[in-house]
Amino acid sequence: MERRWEEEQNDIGGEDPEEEDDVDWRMPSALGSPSIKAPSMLIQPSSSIAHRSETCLQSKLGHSRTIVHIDLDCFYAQVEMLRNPTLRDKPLGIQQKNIVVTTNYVARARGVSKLSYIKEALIKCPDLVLVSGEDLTNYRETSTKVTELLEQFCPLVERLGFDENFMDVTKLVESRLTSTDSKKLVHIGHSYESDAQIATQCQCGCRDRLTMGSHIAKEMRDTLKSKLGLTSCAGVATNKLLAKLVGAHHKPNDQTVLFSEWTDSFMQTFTKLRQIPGIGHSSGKKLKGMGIQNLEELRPTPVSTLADQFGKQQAETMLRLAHGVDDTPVVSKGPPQSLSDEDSFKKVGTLPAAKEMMTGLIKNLIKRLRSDGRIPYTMRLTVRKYVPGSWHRESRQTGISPNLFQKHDDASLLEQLLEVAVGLLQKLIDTNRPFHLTLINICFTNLRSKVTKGAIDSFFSKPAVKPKGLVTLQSQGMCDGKTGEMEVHSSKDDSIANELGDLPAANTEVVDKMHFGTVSGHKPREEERYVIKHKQKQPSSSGSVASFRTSVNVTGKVEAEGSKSFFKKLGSSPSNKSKSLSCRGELGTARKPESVATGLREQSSWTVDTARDAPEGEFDEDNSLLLEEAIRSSQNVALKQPSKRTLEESSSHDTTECSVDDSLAKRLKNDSDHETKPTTIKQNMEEIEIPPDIDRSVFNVLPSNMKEELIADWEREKRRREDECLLASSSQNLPKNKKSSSSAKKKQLPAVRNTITKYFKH
DNA sequence: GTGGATGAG
DNA sequence: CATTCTCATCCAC
Repeated sequence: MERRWEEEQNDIGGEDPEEEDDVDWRMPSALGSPSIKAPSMLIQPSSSIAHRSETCLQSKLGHSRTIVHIDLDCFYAQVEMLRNPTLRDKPLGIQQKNIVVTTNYVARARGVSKLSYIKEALIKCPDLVLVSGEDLTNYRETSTKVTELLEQFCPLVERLGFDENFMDVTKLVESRLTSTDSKKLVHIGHSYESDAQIATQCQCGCRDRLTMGSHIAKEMRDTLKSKLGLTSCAGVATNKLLAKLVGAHHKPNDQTVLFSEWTDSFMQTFTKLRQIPGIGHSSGKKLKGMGIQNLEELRPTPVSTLADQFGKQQAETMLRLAHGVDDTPVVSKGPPQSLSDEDSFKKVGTLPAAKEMMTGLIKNLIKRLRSDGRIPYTMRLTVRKYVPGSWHRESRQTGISPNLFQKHDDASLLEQLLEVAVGLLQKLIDTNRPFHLTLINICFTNLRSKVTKGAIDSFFSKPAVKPKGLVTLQSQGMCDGKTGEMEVHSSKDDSIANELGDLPAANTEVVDKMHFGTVSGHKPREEERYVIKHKQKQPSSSGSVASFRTSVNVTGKVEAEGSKSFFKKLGSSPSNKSKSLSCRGELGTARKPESVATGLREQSSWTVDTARDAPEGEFDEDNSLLLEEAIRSSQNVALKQPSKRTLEESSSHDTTECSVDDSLAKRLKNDSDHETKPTTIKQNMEEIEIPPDIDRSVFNVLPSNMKEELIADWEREKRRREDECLLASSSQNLPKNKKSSSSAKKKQLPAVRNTITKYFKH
């Protein structure tokens, strides 16, 4: 199955006699506005195109949403021009190996196209300036800042790659329209129009919403420019597909809105299969194999014809997209689910060479993991074997013990991870015989926070089970239909422990049994408890207790600065904005910028990072104190200035004369100077809706930022459930067949990945 | 959970 | 066509 732009979730739910009602009463809340009419009213009695008559090709949301898509202009090139402004008026290419992956607009004017070979690029433009872009650190960090900035406008931000973001600004638009005379409102930027069609304006109200959306998009772009120095393009439309497509109409540094009456003529301007996001190489080939050469031929194709080759869901998705119909929601994806690093090369043919490569990759990944704050539970090694004409990749993965990250310093961590990597390599190739690799990728996945959600939950849910010397953890009971029991004796049973053979004794041990159970989607989630006992081992420096304490501290810190802030759902209060913004910006400078301009991977000696260790001191055995500390620190650290040490470190390592981070830090610092109000929180706690299993009295005494986070979490979960219901009910409208009931059973919506579960899930 | 296929920028 | 260096989702196993 291919990746689809539009996720099919219509098969959720099955027969339900009340579904007709559901549509009516659920819609307003799902749309976030009681004032917006039900979608059936919003669907235009549009120019009836015969082949659109299939009901599955019609939008259920009509024009109710307002979506903004923002695309950074030639992103890598922009980042490099910020680092080195003298590049601005020169033709610039960003190089990865022997390829120019992107170019600035000066180079484009000279005919250098994206993804061209260096050789060809230099023939077209001999004075092309090439900057290595193999190290993505700067791009990744700048990309994160962009998403964070946009999250301050609206909570629903979805990343697509490093340089694109979708925003659902429906609510923002609505609140602004209530306090604006929309008659005088004129859109900002371009609007798509066609001479080929005379369209009568849609009367559902979308025109005002989209117009307001264009103003919001302009503010967003202006903010990206003033705070980060980045120019961008925006598209404004009623769905993600249209917003993305229309935004490309005026490049660079401009924006376009698509008013709904132009949708059909706009879509007809796209003729090539690959112009539709979601139809990739493979689907394109498959379609052509069926005799469907272009979109004009695809659009009138019956679903049933495509379903034979692609399956019903994908067939419907493809057709809908081809018609400009896309009801998929904007979904905040949170922190990345995997961190990977890779390098390609002419040849690696010996074990020592492979080890050296992998060492470099792992070093970088350890740094990224440390700054992320989460720890990975699995590691994957991917290689590309040299086969002329083939770029096939193969991978092997294995679980790794989280203890590695908690107990060991980075030097021994590297050592052990390398051993694991070598083990995986030997599963892929016989390292005793000659081999020829052209690429190695190492990927850490299954990233989990050091402090579990369960630990936090148990802190304030009733009954609070906190036996002395024990930490209570909970597992969320969302399982895949299997029922079983698993007894875990100690982390020695982890697969990594077996790989390594000689792990030191585990410092944790699961006393109770974990058991998995089936949980119906509609019933309250069951929570199974198990208990982990922390053994007291070494009384001195590197004991398990000390390392546990360290992990708590690190987690608290990361909550304030790292990936966590990135994904944190921010309220719209200005004080909240400035707090997180300034904090992140400043702390962001604490990380050493990689030397991208030189094109060298970091070669400087690698130091063991022990500075994060907790201060020495006496330690109370009662781990509940640690939890309290963790919660407190998440508040205190949030307001903390970056330490002198980290700032000095960053400036002394910074070799470029104009680093992005520095200029960003200054801009962001200004912002914080203006606004230093504390985080606001709803005064009347009684009004806040909290889940039934939460003890309000315990909730009330939590630090305000923790409360906020939990509230955001619950709201998000609620929204998610509403989406589920919506999708479930909307599937009612689809033609029924045997598939819909069977896939309703097997297809679960992805578990809610909201702030808290991301932060604390174990 | 694992590993490949596919697709996004 | 992929080429680079990521990241994500889906699915058979």
